[in-house]
Amino acid sequence: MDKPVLRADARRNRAKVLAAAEEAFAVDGLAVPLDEIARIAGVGAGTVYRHFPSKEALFQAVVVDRLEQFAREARELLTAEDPGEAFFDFFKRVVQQASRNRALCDALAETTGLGFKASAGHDFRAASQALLTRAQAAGAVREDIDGDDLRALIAGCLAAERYSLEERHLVRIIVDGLRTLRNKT
Amino acid sequence: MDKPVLRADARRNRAKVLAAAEEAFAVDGLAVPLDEIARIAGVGAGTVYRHFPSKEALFQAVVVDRLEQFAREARELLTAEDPGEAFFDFFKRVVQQASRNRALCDALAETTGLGFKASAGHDFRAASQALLTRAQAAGAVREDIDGDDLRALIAGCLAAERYSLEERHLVRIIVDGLRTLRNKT
DNA sequence: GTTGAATCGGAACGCCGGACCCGGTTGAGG
DNA sequence: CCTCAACCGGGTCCGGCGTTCCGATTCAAC
Repeated sequence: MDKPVLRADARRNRAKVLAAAEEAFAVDGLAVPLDEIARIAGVGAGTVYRHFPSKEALFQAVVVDRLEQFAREARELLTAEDPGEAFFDFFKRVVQQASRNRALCDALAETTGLGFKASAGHDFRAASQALLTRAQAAGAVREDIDGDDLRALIAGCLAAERYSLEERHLVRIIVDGLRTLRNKT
Repeated sequence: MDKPVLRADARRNRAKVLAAAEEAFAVDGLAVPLDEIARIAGVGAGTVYRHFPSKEALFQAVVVDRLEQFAREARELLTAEDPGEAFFDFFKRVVQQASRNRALCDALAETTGLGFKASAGHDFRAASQALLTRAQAAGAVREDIDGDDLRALIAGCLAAERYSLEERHLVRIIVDGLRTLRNKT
């Protein structure tokens, strides 16, 4: 909120910490020690705490950034011609990105995390909901699904993908379950 | 392996520890402290370690027991008339049971756990595989699925169910994705 | 009943990781 | 160039948890 003009080196270090955190969290999720993040950033642990009040706050900063990125993509897809295709594109893209990013898996898996994502990732919720509603109106997606179900299914896809060794096979099954009958291939 | 006739109180305490562990793990998964398990069992922590070399070993003992129970149910279902119905019954039953049991969720979610389940839960693998193959031969389940995919989808269902607040809604979607086209309802 | 060995219980240890603090350093304005 | 406030770094504290150890206790054989 208050930005009392950060000093130049402070801005630089803050960026380095964010970059290091994004990388480390993507590989190991919340399990990575904070010291490790500081080491990657070439910075002391104290510096991390100067910029982020806790490890959790840093984690949220990284995750929220990704969620907002997804929200932007979703808003762009809202103008696509085929609502069904747009929706399924979005679904697959989110799963693919998140499966490469342990941090997002952890964030989605934690039911306690629902709270913070409800406020910080509000854009993500709204945009994906719009995409879903549009696809349903076009008859491409079954009607008995809402935004919460959608996010739960994304989490389910991530768990399934992580458990299996092969790549992107199970998403198709779940996607097929989402289609309306006349769209089944 | 070697059973040098356990003393009576030792047998009793071992049973109490197992019962307490099953209860505690079911609620909190691997996160529960070992002291808590000992407390529930009305026993000291040292007693737990007399019977199980490590917390992990105790956890496996509980999980393997459940997996063997599932394997028995699967073998019974192999004699049912409708192969498709039998398979989906099994699938739903496993998901329902496991969703009430955090321990099984953790065990399935841990990719590192693949190792021990591959040996200890061998029966579970074999029985569910047989059920799947039979359902596929009867044309009830799509062909591009194997036993590994099946277990990954179970893990996915569990993640999705845990994430959502409502009960047993998402399983239907994933099950629908598993069906062959001519069986879609 | 006696004996001694197995078992019990919980106190103590060691490790690990998150949070904090203070002495040294650096950067930006005068 | 000088100054001082802000920032940096890593050493330290603290709590939690898995594991181990040992004196007290209990079982069961004789």
